[in-house]
Amino acid sequence: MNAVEIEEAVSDLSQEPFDAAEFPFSFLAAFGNKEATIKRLRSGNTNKSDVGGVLQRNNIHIAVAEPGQTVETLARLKASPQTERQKAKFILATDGAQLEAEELGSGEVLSCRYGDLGNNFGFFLPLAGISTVAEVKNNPIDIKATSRLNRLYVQLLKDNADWGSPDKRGDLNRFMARMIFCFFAEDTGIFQGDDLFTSTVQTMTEADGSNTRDVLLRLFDAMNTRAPDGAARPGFPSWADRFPYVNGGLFADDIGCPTFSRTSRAYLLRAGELDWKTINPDIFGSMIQAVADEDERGELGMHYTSVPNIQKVLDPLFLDDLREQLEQAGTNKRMLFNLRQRLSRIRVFDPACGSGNFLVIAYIRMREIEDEIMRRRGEALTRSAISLTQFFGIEIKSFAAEIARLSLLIAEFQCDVRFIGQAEARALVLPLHATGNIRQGNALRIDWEEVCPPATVSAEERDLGGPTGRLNLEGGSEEREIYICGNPPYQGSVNQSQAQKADMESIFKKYLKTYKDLDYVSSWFVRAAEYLKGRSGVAAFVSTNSICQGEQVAMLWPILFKLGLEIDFAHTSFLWKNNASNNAGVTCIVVGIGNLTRQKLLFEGSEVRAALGITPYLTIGERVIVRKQTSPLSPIAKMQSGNKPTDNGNFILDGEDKRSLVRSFPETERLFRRFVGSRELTQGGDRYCLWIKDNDLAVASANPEIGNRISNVRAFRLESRGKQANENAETPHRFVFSPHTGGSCIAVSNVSSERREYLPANYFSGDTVVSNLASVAYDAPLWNFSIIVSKLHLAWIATICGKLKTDYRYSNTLGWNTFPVPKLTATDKARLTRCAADILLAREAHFPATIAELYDPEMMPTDLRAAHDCNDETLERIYIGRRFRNDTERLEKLFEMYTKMTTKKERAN
DNA sequence: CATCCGACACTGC
DNA sequence: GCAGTGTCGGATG
Repeated sequence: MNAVEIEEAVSDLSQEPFDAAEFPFSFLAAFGNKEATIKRLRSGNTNKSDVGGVLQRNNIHIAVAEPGQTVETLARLKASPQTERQKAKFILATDGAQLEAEELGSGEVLSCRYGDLGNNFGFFLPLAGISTVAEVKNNPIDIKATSRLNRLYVQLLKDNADWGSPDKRGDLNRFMARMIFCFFAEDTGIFQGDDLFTSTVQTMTEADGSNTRDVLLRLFDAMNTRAPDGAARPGFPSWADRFPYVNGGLFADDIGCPTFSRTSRAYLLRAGELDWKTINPDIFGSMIQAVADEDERGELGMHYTSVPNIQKVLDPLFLDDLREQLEQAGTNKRMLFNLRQRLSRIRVFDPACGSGNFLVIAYIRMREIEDEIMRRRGEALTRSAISLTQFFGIEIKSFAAEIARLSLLIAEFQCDVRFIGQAEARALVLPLHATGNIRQGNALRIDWEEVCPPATVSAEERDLGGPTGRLNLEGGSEEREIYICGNPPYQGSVNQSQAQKADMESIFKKYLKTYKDLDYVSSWFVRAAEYLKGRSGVAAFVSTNSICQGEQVAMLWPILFKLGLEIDFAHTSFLWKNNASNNAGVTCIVVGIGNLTRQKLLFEGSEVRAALGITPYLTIGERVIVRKQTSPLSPIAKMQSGNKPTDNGNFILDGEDKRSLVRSFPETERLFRRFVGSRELTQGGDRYCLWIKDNDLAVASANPEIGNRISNVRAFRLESRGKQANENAETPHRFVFSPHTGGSCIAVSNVSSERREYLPANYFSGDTVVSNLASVAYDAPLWNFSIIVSKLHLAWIATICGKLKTDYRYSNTLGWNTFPVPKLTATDKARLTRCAADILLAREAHFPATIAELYDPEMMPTDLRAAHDCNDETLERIYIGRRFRNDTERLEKLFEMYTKMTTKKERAN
């Protein structure tokens, strides 16, 4: 269940008559417990309560109190030994009138009327595993608002089938934005009189919804008509005339109004009942945008950027700089004045703005700085110098664009209330000012300069204080500072839609022949770089970490560097997290690209490092880009991908199945080979694959079980969308890619946990087939193994190759073939061979421990560690005659060698 | 023919 | 749900 569903269930529960016996179970059901779980609790099997209540292990201890005894009952719950023993997270006591609860971990308490439980459901969200971010917990109104609007939107679509069409959808979205504005306006005093809008609809419309549309149209009309000074507007009934002139923007266009049924009218009124005063334009906006999108509904803004992540972009982009200028100004009035001038000129542009939360946060933070300026100048703010027209956005979805415009207006009003005053804010708000410049469209196709025209500061503005000088161009013209930010969509090449591929082509074709492996998000970086070309600025986006790893680096970054940009700041990989119920599974980075001569900052977790330059691998050091190559740079063994079945599982049998088959059909024994992928390589396990030579095909097909598997493979490959699978459909007994020679080999897992200090590699005899989940060097001398499992090689792989999350991913073309190795003498090779053998022997001494067990950094046996130390020492002495002090030194040496070796090669060509 | 990646995908707690 | 850790095969070169 997501938070919206929980809110609905809890609100419903608190409105029903209180049933003392049922309450604990209904409560647990509202938080998404399954029927079966509740049945078991009810039967007493899993109910661990020792005070006659209901206690769910690891969760909550609930007791129903005698009337007026809630506080005492809560105390009993707290004192109960079972509460602690069963690790309850919450205790809750209620008598149906009053409710007391405590979150035991934090000691936070809740005390409210029972009927008010719905408004406090956020307190209990950890019960459903939704706990990480305080924002939702503290602002349940955002969820409730989303939930109510959700119902209204769906019902309106039901009542007005024609409004669902693509050309009418925009009008419905605009209509919803108007409704939200009205709800907000009636709760904040923008409209005179409490609940003016909702109560007008309530009293003026029939319960069956029949005339709701007419009433709303009348109200829209009024809000779009300027009243003659102080007088009534002619032709409007008094109930409509009570509504103020709001203005063009929101109410100008004639979008009509959908028809209402009894149900949709009721939902409209229920939405109006909420107190919209405290909604957060950032959180609410991102949740609400899912309302208009069937696919996203229920996901609740899975891709919405949390405020901490937005700050990761905005702070280093320009807010920290503003704050620093504020510090420098101290109480110097002139300097403070200049800073305020600067604030009034900055432009913030989010070309993937969604519901506008980057823009909203930027606006609020800028207002906070302005407030501090006024405080230090000892002046009262009467009108902010920061205008919403300084904020620009592009958004592809019409509803989100609509919400972005509205969210900015709400943010402006809330800031006016906070920094100027309640009454003044009300006086200022109507008629509505121009809001942000939000364009609905595809950011990769429309002209950014048209959306956010780079204007220069006028002479008049300059006289008022002049720009800070930081952004002066050489020619002396003074452009406004423009900061580009956002969180554009990510999509790897395999999952890009046809439209997205076409977008990619439109951007990359002029730069590259091979660009198709780039992530979709890289388009925004190129677009931003093109926009910044010839002027000063920085653009920073949240992105998937894969554009700064592996093969994508060599495709994307040379383009950006050539356009005159460098990495201005960056945050290294962090896990995507927001308060959506099901987070997107992705590891992110933040990268700012720009052309300002300022110190570069690299943020790693909570640490910041200042540097002269940041590499596209998000490390500090010389800017070197490693390109994949098909053969080794150094005289080391050839390495390939492992054997790829593309069999839908049909070639693979576990040990037990294979043995029972061979027991029944002994002639099939020679059709099997031991099969090793990443998992078997590291964690052991007993798997076999069918390895059928052409001249064994008759024997294989004759066996019913195996024959069946072969025909399954054929069917699967025919069905597949993949070319290689199709092409190999008529040889369904063979792997689609099979470098297996029958000789021995060294294999490295293609993925490995970043916890390990050494790559999981092993030596296999010819009767083992290594899968495409590992890279293999066939018939390779053992000293190659010594290199593969060295610290030196891991440092290289960790920097150069791609990652899965933040785990190592091994690649022969990127990591092995590019690895610089000095010329090895026969003695060197003999020594390394000896080291490799010692490592294998040390492992054997711990048979049958797996590599995963042996290489757990906490459990690694001392003899194995000693063998690796010896190996590292021997190898590193060959490089520099001593051991390296750390990985920084290792990488420095490797990059230096790489640069030398690749430029020499180029010269030779 | 050969490979790199996944707004990932499981598994186990 | 979350932490830990690597499947599988498509799309692309």
